[in-house]
Amino acid sequence: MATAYDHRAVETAWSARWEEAGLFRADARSSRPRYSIALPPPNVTGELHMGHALNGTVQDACARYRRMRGMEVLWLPGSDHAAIATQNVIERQLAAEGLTKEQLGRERFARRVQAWYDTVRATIVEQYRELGASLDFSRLRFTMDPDYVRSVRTAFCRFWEKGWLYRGPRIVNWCPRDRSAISDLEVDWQEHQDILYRIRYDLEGGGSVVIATVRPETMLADTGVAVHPDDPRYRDLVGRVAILPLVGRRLPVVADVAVDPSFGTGALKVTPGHDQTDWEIGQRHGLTAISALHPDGTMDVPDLPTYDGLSALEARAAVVRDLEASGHLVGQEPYTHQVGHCDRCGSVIEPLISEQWFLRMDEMAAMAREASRRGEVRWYPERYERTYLDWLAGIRDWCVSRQLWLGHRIPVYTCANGHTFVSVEEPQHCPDCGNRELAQDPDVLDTWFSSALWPFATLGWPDDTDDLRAFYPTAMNSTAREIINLWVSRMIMTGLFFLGRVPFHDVAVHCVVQTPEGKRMSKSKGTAVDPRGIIRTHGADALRAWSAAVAMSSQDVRFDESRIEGFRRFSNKLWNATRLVLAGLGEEVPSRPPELRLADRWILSRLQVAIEAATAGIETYQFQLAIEGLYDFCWHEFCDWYLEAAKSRLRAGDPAARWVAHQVLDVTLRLLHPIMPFVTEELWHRLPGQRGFLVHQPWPEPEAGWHDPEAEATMARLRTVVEEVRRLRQESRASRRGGRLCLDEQLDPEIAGLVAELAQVELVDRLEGGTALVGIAGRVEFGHAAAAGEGSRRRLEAELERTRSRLLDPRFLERAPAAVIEEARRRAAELESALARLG
RNA sequence: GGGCGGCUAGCUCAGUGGUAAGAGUGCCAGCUUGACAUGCUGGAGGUCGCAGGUUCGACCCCUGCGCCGCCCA
Repeated sequence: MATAYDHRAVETAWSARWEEAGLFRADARSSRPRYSIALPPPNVTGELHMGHALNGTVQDACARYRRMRGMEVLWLPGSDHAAIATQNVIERQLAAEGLTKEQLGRERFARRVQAWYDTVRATIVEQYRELGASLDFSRLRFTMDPDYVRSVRTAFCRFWEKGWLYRGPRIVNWCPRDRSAISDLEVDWQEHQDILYRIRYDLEGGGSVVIATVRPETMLADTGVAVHPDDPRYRDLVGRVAILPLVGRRLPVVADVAVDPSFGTGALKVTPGHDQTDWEIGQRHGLTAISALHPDGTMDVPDLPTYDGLSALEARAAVVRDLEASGHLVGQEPYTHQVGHCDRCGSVIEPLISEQWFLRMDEMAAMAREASRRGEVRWYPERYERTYLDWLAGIRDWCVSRQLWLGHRIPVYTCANGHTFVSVEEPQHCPDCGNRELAQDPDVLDTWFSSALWPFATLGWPDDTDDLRAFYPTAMNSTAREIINLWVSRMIMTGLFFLGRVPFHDVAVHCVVQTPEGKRMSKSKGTAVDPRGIIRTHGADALRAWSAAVAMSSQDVRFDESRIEGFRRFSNKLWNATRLVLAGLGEEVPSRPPELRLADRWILSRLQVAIEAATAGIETYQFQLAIEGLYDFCWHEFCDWYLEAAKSRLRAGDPAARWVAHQVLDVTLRLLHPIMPFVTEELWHRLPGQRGFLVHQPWPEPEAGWHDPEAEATMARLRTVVEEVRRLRQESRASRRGGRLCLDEQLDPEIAGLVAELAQVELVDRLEGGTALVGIAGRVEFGHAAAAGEGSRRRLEAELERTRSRLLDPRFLERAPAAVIEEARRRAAELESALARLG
């Protein structure tokens, strides 16, 4: 074995061997207990980022752990067409070629998307392989696959039959750049510095009312004025009629509780065509809704040629100018408020009235809440259940239509005779009248509509497939919190509705990786870290170990390469520990010796603790407990103390040391495998007598008989003595080895021998002369005069002082548990005698 | 406006109602040690955001406040 671990060669080789062996191909007919996960499908917009790597680590650790537990595991990969995002990518590519999607036409555009997907898919698969993800690539899915399209159309038709789909005019979030509606959840709110204008609307029959607005251009579509019914300032106005400046339209003044009397002047211009609240007010008071915008965001006011065709911002300037000229503008002041942006393209969202498809959500939301109450879905960390329940409680019908070219066409058809119907398959004629002249709805479905079916559509639903029977419901879903409502909640709703069972039992919400400065990583700003670069320099295992250490511990984490590097060194440490053990081992697997020494019993006892921590950590999605426990055990217990203590015995072929070293290494590699699959697989195969792959080896069980509190206590004492001698040696600037130690207490010869070996001193019964240094364990002499520091004495004195004062407090003696008091007494006595020996 | 999270070593983060608060990295000093310089040994470095409270005892539990961030409206 080389003296240093080279992750590159090892990781590439094992990826290929696992794949060749078909190790991760799930068997739906297996008799083992099933465990399945549907990988949250990455968008086909490009390469994977740190979030995918982190999420992949979480899921892979779960998947590998369950394989070692003897379960039949399916971890199903795939990707999502992400309509708006991908359409933007493709349109940019077309633009670079001087083309538009209109020139291409819908069919060729769709083929172009498929070609793009084929390219991206290869990259995504390759990246997950590099990460070591044990995905079943034979089941790779895409949300635009023909089978998946059928699932989506089936789902739509079933909702239709249920009567839950309807089409109607609504104010939607309109993205003028994408020329599509987007859902509330896709709106990104940002703070804007704008101007709040005060505008005077004259009243018929004299008088006037002043309204306030940040969007004066929308007044062209005003159809009313509203005030709060309890507002004494305006009580007399209700029922009168205002005249819209610049336009002359007559606006009824209405009273509505939605008006906030404290905002602006307390009088609201009502524009039902361009504001959600205004729309609702308009509905209540029978005000007409006028649309003054084209889908591209330009003004649509043919009767007002001054403004027609201008952009919203141009129109705002023009309206303000004209209001000023006509004397209707009575004030303006700076104003900061939240403005909605399209989270895909960044354009300012225009609330716009349009005809959209909506899906009724009330019944499904009730089912989803109920499932959570019954404990069918458990959240890790628990607090996220509230995020989910709160959203369900306030749920609104879901706008599922999008005006895009990319996506699932809505399977609603209208025949030449005006009959409307839905169809899973491409229909040939109208079921009502047989007419063959059919027109399909031009809209596509929201991408999340298809993603909501992911856990079962990927398994073949609506067909009753082996996969669906074997692997639904899945076991867990892990995601970032930002898509709990967007995706997780909707999967739960559709799973319950279509299959009557939740799609997964556990939801693990992992942290979000930020830049080292604590900002959101962004590809466009160049602040994103490419996981492939990290894998190349530090190894997938190191990236995974770090991911496991941070994934579930907090809600955000700053990217920190130094910690990843620490785990790279850990791989190297494992490599070298294995080298040392192997050098002491023969070709055969060591057999269990009749007797064990202190260090042997100690490390086996510590190993039980490590097994328990690793198991509990993975079972409860607290991966940090697993990886940190194992790191500490391997490095600071096994390597630093056990191997150092057992080295000479190992070299001499001692059967106990051989057996224990082999045992501990074998178990440790198994425990680490779910998180660090490559280095563990490589090292495990170098152990004597191994067959098969590590992922199919049984997960270690703790053995109660190996717990040994006495060995742990003795070893702790031994470590204290050794560290004391080392400290004194360093303080006196003595050479690295040599010197004589006379212990105050009689130690067991075996322990004393270990002290001598680890502290590099000779043990003597008597020590005379003026050059000896005094420690709490005894006296040590390094062969020359030197000054020992006073540091340890001061530490001891300070602690003794604190402990004594506690013991002098009657309320402490009265109320504290006996064991705590006893421990304090013991400690005080210990400190006193140590200080006495120091003189 | 409502909700949630964070504030612990220079930096990135763990952590527990019991009085000796840890890791990685960085820093200082010393080591070509028969696995490893991707290492070994020793060390420095913390009023655990602030103010109250509960408790024999609080970094931990409670209340309020501050700052940073996220979600929802």
